[in-house]
Amino acid sequence: MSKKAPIPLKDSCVEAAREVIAEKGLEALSLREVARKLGVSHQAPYRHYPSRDHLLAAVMARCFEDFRMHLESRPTSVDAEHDLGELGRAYLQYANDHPLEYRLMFSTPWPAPAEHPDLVRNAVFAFDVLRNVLRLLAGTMPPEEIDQRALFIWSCVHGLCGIRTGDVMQHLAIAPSVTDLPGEQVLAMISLAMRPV
Amino acid sequence: MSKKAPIPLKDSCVEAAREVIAEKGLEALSLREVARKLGVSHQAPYRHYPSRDHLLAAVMARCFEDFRMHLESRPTSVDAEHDLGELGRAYLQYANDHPLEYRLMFSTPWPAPAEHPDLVRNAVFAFDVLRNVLRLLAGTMPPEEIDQRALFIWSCVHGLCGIRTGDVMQHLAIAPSVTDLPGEQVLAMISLAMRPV
DNA sequence: GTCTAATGTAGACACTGTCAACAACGTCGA
DNA sequence: TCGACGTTGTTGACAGTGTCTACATTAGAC
Repeated sequence: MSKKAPIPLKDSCVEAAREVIAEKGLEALSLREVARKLGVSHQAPYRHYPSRDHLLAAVMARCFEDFRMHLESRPTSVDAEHDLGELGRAYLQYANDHPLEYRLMFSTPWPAPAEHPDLVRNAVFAFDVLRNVLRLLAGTMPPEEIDQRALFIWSCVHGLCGIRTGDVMQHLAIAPSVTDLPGEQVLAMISLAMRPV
Repeated sequence: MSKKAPIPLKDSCVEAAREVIAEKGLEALSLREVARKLGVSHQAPYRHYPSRDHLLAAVMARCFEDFRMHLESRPTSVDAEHDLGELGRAYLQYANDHPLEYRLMFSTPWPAPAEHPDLVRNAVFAFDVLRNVLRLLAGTMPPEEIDQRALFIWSCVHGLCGIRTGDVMQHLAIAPSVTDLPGEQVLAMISLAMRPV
């Protein structure tokens, strides 16, 4: 028990904020609610985060970190093409298991990002996971073309996740069997599109 | 000049709300701001919309209506496959020209949708545009399979739009030439995937 | 010990959504 | 004509929020 670490308030705030978002939605996130949850005065969090947006940025940065770690912990494979498929599956699974976090990262207006380098950095790190796989898969390919393929693949997978985690989907009267299906279909099509190098 | 229509406040509110969102973002949308913009008391909008969420739902419903009209005004084509391509182009163009509206429709938490049938109805109408094209393209195909294909196509196109209109994109240090490219690529791949009926 | 910086507290302000009471207004039946 | 009535808009109030300022506490360095 290191005496020096009673979980600093700065970290507790991020955790509490995630709970508030999970329980009552992003709209209901307020510094005062976080303070109440932690049993401190309404100004205590303000000492560590200059504004609500800074706390939100910290939460989002944490999400990107978790997301990257989840992607990197996918089943390993030496075959680059197969590895790309595993990456896609890991991506789909994360969005399915953590819809709130997914929405936060990709469907929420970023809070004045120039002031939050951590957020930007962690987001780039997550995207780099895909870049690295493609670099192995494509061998000697100009970086620009790698990014182009990455963007294409990301688009296809993100589209499905964005629709699934969004609100529109719930009200289109589409059968659940239909909803669940296209995951593997999208992945198969991506690997098809990557073939003719 | 019909004496009876000095633009009812109810409609003006939606228009003013769209302006506020365009100028200051969704977060800054408030009934009071709308009232100020229209030069009425802070409670006047409240007479027409029981809550801020109801006004927001009206704005979103209007967006879906505009979106559907834009899709339906695409260049006509008798060839169903070519028509699907035109639909995709129209979709991409709308998201490109109206990123705020696109975000509002597909990346914003819906305000208690059960209470806003207009919103749901207009969203379904927009999705029906795609359904109808596929119905023509696919001939006699069970509705479930049509929805499955619609979801697949929508995923691919929406993914690109969602990424383009999102905030993540702006900070990944990707060359603009790369960003602009995959539009036609995605469409080509969709038509490829639709081929082997 | 004392000085200092970090950390947390208390109070105030403007802003917001929302509720309740009230005023202006046209409409319609007597 | 007139008065009851529903519609629309106004005014005032309340709690909740972000944020500013001033103050208290506390731990560590000298």
